[in-house]
Amino acid sequence: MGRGKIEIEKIENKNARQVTFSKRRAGLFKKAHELAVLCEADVAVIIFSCTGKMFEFSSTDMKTILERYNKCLESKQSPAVQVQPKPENQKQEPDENEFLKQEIERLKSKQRQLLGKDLIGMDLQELHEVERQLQEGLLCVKTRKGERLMDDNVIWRKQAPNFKKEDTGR
Amino acid sequence: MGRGKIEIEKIENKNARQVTFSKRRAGLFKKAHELAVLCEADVAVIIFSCTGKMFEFSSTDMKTILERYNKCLESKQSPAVQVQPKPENQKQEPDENEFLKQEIERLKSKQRQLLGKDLIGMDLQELHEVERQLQEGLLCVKTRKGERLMDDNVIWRKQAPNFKKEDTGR
DNA sequence: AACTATTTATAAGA
DNA sequence: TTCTTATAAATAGTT
Repeated sequence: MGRGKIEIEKIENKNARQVTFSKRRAGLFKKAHELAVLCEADVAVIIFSCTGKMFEFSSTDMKTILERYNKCLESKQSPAVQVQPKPENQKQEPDENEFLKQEIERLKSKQRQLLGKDLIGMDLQELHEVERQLQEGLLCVKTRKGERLMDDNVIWRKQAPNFKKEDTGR
Repeated sequence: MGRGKIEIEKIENKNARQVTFSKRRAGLFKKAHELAVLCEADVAVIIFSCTGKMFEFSSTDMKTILERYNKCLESKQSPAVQVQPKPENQKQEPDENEFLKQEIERLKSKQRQLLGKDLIGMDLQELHEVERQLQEGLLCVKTRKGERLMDDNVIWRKQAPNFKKEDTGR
């Protein structure tokens, strides 16, 4: 959501990372607060920045929420020794899994698009963006191939004057 | 963000509240995850719905984050909340979770390669394969773009003059 | 569960 | 850093 689209991966530029951290931390706390009010939920958020600084939000007393969290864990601890065939459909805590599965679907979908599949639903602008990404990726790969060849070549010059190049990159 | 603006106050309609809770909970977890990845932060979110059901997200082990939280509090002279170790068997399949995370890493790694990043470790043959995939993807996308343009055009020709085009691809 | 019209969050720029 | 603004993303109401 911004002037450009970004990939969800570590922001290498330290300054940009700090700015984004501040903005998104505020956004996350706001969303947490809204969820708490709209749905009468108890919400707690704890964040440690990569510099080790701590930030927290809680819709009610943090201590109370964490104690409740612990009680929840304890209550789930009881059937510890029992052998469960497979409590698959027991909705004990499917949510992180659920989230991970969604994330996997997102990634797979994106990958299919990059491989030129499942393009049917996309509009012209989206197609254009994928095309741009592919062009960019292709350029990077070709560049890297060149570097790689050059490295090999340096080794070759040092070691074997008549080494045959396998790949000239068409 | 929706068809209409809403006030941030308790949603009285129980059904609507439940739907909003589910949607926004997913949104909050996604945002938490993005913040963690983008900024290398440790993020933990705990939610209790108004029906008492517990949901949690943590970018790394929840226990670790909560212990770190307590250490932070201690250093501020505040009374700490004891954190119970998370029972191993709490999740029906801790292995599945681990597996899903690995799967996500695999997909992300592949995607970075397709976008032309993290190519350093790859040998010439691997680079060549990625290049081939990108070329193929690119061809598909270009073809699809052509089709898309043609479709729009055909519809227009056939349906004019009374057909109203709804979507021209932005 | 999907689908969009809108609102909201935010990335990049000033 | 704070403000602005174009754009991406979330989501409220609808089907």
